Amino acid sequence: MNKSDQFDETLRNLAKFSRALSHPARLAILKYLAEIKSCVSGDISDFIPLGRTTVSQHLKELRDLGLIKGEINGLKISYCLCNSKIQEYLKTFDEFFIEIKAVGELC
Amino acid sequence: MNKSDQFDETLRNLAKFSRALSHPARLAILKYLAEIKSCVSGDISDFIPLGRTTVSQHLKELRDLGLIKGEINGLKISYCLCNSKIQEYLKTFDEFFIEIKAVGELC
DNA sequence: TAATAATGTCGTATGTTTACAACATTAGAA
DNA sequence: TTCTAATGTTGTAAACATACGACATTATTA
Repeated sequence: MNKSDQFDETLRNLAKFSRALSHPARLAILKYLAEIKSCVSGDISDFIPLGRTTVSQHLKELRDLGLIKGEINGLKISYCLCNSKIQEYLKTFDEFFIEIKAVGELC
Repeated sequence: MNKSDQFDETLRNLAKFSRALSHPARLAILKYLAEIKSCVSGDISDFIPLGRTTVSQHLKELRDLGLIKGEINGLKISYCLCNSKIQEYLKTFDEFFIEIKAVGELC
């Protein structure tokens, strides 16, 4: 199928960002990283009420989009938010909604 | 499964909003409605490069979340953005990202 | 070097989403 | 009342996402 390619780059990009945010576990991970600043994979698995491997997959999805980064630290891996990438996505998001909000109340 | 229930209301709510935005067709619909102000279902189907029924489903998803509203107008249905609902979701979104952004550059 | 520990990747069952044809409904026109 | 048009709903195949056990990889310790 992959009809998604028919839509322009900006919309596809924004959809990708939104999809990353479309699971509460991934939002919880981002929030946790924001509070704890940087922390190891195992601490995240302990905090999130899901299995370790499931959390690992969610981390991978966030990593693939560049929203978080992992730094190998001996045997452990410390994750942290990649704020520049987050800001970049938020900019696209804001620009999209500026147009939407400009419409004013209709309903 | 439905492990999602284990996460708090705010995160589930934000995930729902993000999911609605996670398909380029739905973003294109919102954008189109913002430009055209209010328009009939058929015009939307013509504009979006997908089948009429597929567009109808995407409209339903946006409607279910309250992001758009349809007004029956004779034989046609005019859709428009529900800006108050959009603002409501954006507020949740902004509050979430204020915490994230407060972290500063880490990578 | 073997044992252990922290983490990632693969396989896969189950659930959800997407796309769309076929059918249903409803309003206006003939 | 029958025909046509605009739209919604249902069914379903194919694609994708989720959850997690089993296995792989890599670093440290004994």
